[in-house]
Amino acid sequence: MMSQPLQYHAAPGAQLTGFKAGCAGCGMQRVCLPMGLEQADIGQLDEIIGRRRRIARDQRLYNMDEPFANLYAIRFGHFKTFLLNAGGEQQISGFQMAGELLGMDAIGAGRHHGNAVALEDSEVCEIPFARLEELFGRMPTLLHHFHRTMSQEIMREQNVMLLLGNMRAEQRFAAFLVNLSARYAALGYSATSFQLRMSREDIGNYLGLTIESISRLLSRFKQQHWLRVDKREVTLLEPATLKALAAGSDSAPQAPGRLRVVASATGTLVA
Amino acid sequence: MMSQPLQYHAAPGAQLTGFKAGCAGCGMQRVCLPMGLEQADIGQLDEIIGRRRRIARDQRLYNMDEPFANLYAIRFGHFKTFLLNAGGEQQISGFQMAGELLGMDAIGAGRHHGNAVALEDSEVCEIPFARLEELFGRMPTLLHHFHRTMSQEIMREQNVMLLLGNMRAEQRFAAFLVNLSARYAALGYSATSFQLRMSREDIGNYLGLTIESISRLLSRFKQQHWLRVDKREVTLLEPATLKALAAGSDSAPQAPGRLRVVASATGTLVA
DNA sequence: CGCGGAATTGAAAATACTCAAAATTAGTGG
DNA sequence: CCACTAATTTTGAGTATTTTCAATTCCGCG
Repeated sequence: MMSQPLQYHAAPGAQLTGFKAGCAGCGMQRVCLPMGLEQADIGQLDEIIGRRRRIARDQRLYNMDEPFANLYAIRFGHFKTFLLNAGGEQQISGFQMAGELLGMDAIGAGRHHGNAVALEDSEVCEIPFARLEELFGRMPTLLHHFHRTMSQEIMREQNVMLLLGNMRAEQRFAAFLVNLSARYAALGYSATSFQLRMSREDIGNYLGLTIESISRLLSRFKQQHWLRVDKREVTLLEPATLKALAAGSDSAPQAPGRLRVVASATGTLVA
Repeated sequence: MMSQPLQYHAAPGAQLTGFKAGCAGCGMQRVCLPMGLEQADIGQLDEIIGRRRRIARDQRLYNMDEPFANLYAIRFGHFKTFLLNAGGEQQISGFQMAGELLGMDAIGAGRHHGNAVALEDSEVCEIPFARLEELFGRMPTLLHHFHRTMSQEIMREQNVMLLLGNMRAEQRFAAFLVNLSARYAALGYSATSFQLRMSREDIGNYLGLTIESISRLLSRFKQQHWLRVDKREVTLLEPATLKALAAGSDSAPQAPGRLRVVASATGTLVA
C-alpha cells in the first residue's frame, strides 16, 4: 500500500497548532480515542501517535491479510470497511466517519480481517498498537475507554446482524438513514440534511439489497414526502416516521421466522 | 434473574481440585481466558474469579439493559445470545460453547446490549470486569489475550454479516454446519458428528431464514447424502462438499447485489 | 395411550432479484 | 467552459427464492 507523503495542508481544525499536531490540537479530541483523558495523558498519547496519513478517495487504508501494526483514527473523511468472500464479492461491514477507529478486527489474528477504503479524500492518525498497549499499563482511563470502543463496535455489528436477519428492505433502509442522521448529529452536524458519501451500490451491498432496490426505495420515500434527494444530498422531511419505520413499529408484516419472546426472570416464554 | 445456589456437583474435569476450583484446575484452561498465562498469573486470575454459576436450560444468564458487572466464561454447556427488536422479536447473534466469553457487548454502555440463554444445563465462571481491568495493569499477557478475544468476536460478527448479507439459504446453512464442525474440532470433539444444541427455529432465526427453510434444507442435504440427521444428531458425510458450498465455490448464482472486487494496492478495481 | 410441542412437507403468495433500457450525472480533454 | 464519454442511477417487466399458511407426522413425556 502506498503511503502519502507528510503534507499537512487543509486539515480542518488543526492548522494553528503547527506541524506535528497531535490529539492536543485536534478537533476530534472529544469523540476520538483520547476522550475523557487529562491534558497530561493526552500528551503521552500524542508521543506514540504515528504520522497522519492522507488517503485519497478510493485508496485502500489496509487490505485483508496484511500484517497488523496500527489502528487508525479518522480525522476527517469517510471510509467503508468490507470483507471479500472466496468469489471476490464484497460485503460491506460498515461506513466510518470522523472520530471513529479502524482496524480493531486485526488485533485477534495479527493481520487484517477486512479491507478499508476511503470514500472521499480523508485523513487518519496512525496509532501503533504495540505502543498503545504499553500505554495501557500506565493509563487505566485510556484502557477503559479503549474497551468501551471495542465493545461499541461489537454492539454496532450486532445491530447490523439484527438489520440483516430480521428486517425487510424498507425497514433496513429507514434504519440506515436514521443511523447516519444520529451519527452526524453526534458530530454536531445536521441530523436532517447530509450527504451520502457512498454510492447506491454500496448502500445496497451494506444492507444486503440490490442497487435497484435502493433506488426504488429512495423513489418511494421521496414520493411519500419522507425525504428529499438530490444526487447524494439527502434531507429527511419526516424523521419521526423514518424512526418509527426503523424501529419496526409499523403495521407491515415482519421479516422471516421471527419468534416473539417475552423477557422473563426465570426463562424464555414464547408469546 | 435467578442465580443458582452454589452447588458444585458433576462439573466435569474439575471435581478433584476441591470446592473453590479456579482456572488452575479447569479443563477449559487452554481455550479460555487464561490461555497462555504462567502458573503464577493464573493464580492471580483465580483470585478475582467470582463464583461458578449453574444455568439451567432455558434460563437467562443476563438480559438486555441489565447493569453490567461480569463477563462469563462458559465451563460447559451451550448458550445463545440474541437481541430483541422493538416488537419483541429476537435476532440470535451467536451460539456459544465451552471456553467462550459472554458479555463483552456490555462493556461499552455499562449495561447489557443483548440477552443470553442457556440451551442446555450449563456452567459459567463469573468474572467481575472491574477487577479484571485492575489485573490488566499488572498482566500485559492477560490484557493482550483479552484484546485478541474481543477482536475475534468482532471478526466473528463480520463473518455473520457476510453470511446474512451475501449468501443464499443453502450457502448459509452449509456455512453454519461447517462453522460448528470447526469449533467442535478445536475443542477436541468430532468434526463430523455432533449434536445441534439449538432448535431448528433457532437455527433459522440465526441464519435469517424460516424454520421451514431449515427443514427443507436439511431434507435436501440428507437426500444428496451430504449428511445424516437423526433428531438433533448430525453427521457430515461430505464435509468437503459442504465447505465448498459455504465458500461459495459452486456454480450456483450468487446472492443480491454483489460487486466483484479485485484487491489492489492503489485502489478498488471492479472486474 | 394420548396430548402437545417440534419438525416436515406441500401449495400458494410475496418480496426482492435479474435483465434490459433509458435517463441522469460525473469525469476528461479540447 | 463546453462537449463527449463513461459510470451511475432510475424505471419497467418478468422471474425466482424464500416465505406464508396449512396440514401432517414425529417424538417426548405424563
